[in-house]
Amino acid sequence: MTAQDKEAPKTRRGRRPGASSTRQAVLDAARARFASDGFAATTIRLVAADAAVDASQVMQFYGSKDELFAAAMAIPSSALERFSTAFGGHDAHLGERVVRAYLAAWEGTPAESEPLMAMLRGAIVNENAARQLRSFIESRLLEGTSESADAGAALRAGLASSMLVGVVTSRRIIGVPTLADAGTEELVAVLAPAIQQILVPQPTRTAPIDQKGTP
Amino acid sequence: MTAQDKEAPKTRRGRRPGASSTRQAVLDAARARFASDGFAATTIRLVAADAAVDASQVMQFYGSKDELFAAAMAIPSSALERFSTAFGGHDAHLGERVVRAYLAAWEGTPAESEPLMAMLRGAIVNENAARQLRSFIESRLLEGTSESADAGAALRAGLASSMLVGVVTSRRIIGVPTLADAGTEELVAVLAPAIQQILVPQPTRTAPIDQKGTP
DNA sequence: TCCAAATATCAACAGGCGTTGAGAAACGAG
DNA sequence: CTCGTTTCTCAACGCCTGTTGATATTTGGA
Repeated sequence: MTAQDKEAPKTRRGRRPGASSTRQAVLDAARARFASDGFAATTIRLVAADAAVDASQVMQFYGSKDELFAAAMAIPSSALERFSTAFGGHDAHLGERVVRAYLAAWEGTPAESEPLMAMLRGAIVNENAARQLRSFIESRLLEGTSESADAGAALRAGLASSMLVGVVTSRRIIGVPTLADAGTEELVAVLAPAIQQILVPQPTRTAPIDQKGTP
Repeated sequence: MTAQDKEAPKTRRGRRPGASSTRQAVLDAARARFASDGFAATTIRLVAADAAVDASQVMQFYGSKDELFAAAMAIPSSALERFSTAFGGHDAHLGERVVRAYLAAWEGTPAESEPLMAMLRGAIVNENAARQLRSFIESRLLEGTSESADAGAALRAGLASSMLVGVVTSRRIIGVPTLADAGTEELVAVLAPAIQQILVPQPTRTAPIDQKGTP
């Protein structure tokens, strides 16, 4: 054992040899942490450790914690297409399609669900996330109500979105057992008719609601 | 000007003269902060400043930040009664009563809405708040489904609760303009039929849902 | 080949946090 | 009056945070 092959040089000081995939590794680690721990509990140092990188490297790449978060919760285009398709057309299966779109987006692959989860968890403490979630909930009412452009339709679309976000939140973030244990089909069976009724008000035999309050 | 009447003694060192209402002032300040800023962003020092008290006094009264939070988000009995009444009886107005109960609880007096708001905001970052919100969402399925005690009823009650929590969250926490600007009666008109349908599945002319998935 | 740019680590900073312990002043029961 | 209890302020602790500046190493184009 000569001195020239000293054991465990640990981490060398400069740039690593070979192609660099660190930037992506940091972003992946950040997405996972933001999605599972929320914005406040996720620290730059923790993300850096997950990506096997120094904390200051994260800063050099993304500038600040807020910018890293913004990059991590960028809504994947697959999710946007999913909702675009689901809300198109006002047929009898609109409710079911919309419900399935929400459940699939939040419970599909991590690549799609993690940014949404990060957005949802961050929306309470981070203004940027709140803004994004706001526009996410409101965005449907633009394309979903293209033909019947009355104000009521916008309200109904927003309500349907927020209700389904509520269901997903209870299932995946709050972890309400009754909802978390239910299967997708069970949920669709119960939710689809209700969402359908909200989005496309039924020409039911009774008037929409008794406006008199509690008699 | 003798030395004995020195100006601006500022804050004296010991107990203040007169009856002490500080304990309640601290709790009120904490409730307001937790409700509007959330658990993480609310600091002991800030609450203490709001109550015009030293931070260590808050600790002496409530032990820790977690215990202070637990005291602040105690669900007021008025809210519990409200929900108990609303969920009783499976008549044709169940949906409307339940919707009104949620809106009233979250948008009534601060004394009633602030603890609920604190619970909602804290549920993402504080395990204690999450536990309370979980049981809050699930509690209805016990009294609301006393007669028809099948598993489906429990699921439907949980879904209705989480949907309405989602609506309130979008309105009051995320601040979605379309929902925040809507009046109570507008919301009731749209939501009541849908919630009614979830809680008391309609004997509609069509089967509940096409179980085949996407054909 | 040479040199700017990109990638990496390390050490340290200022600041805020929850929490603690010591001590001062008023209260209330004896 | 006396004295333990309660209320209150002050000063400080250790810890963790986001962020910065200095420095080392590799890469890639001129």
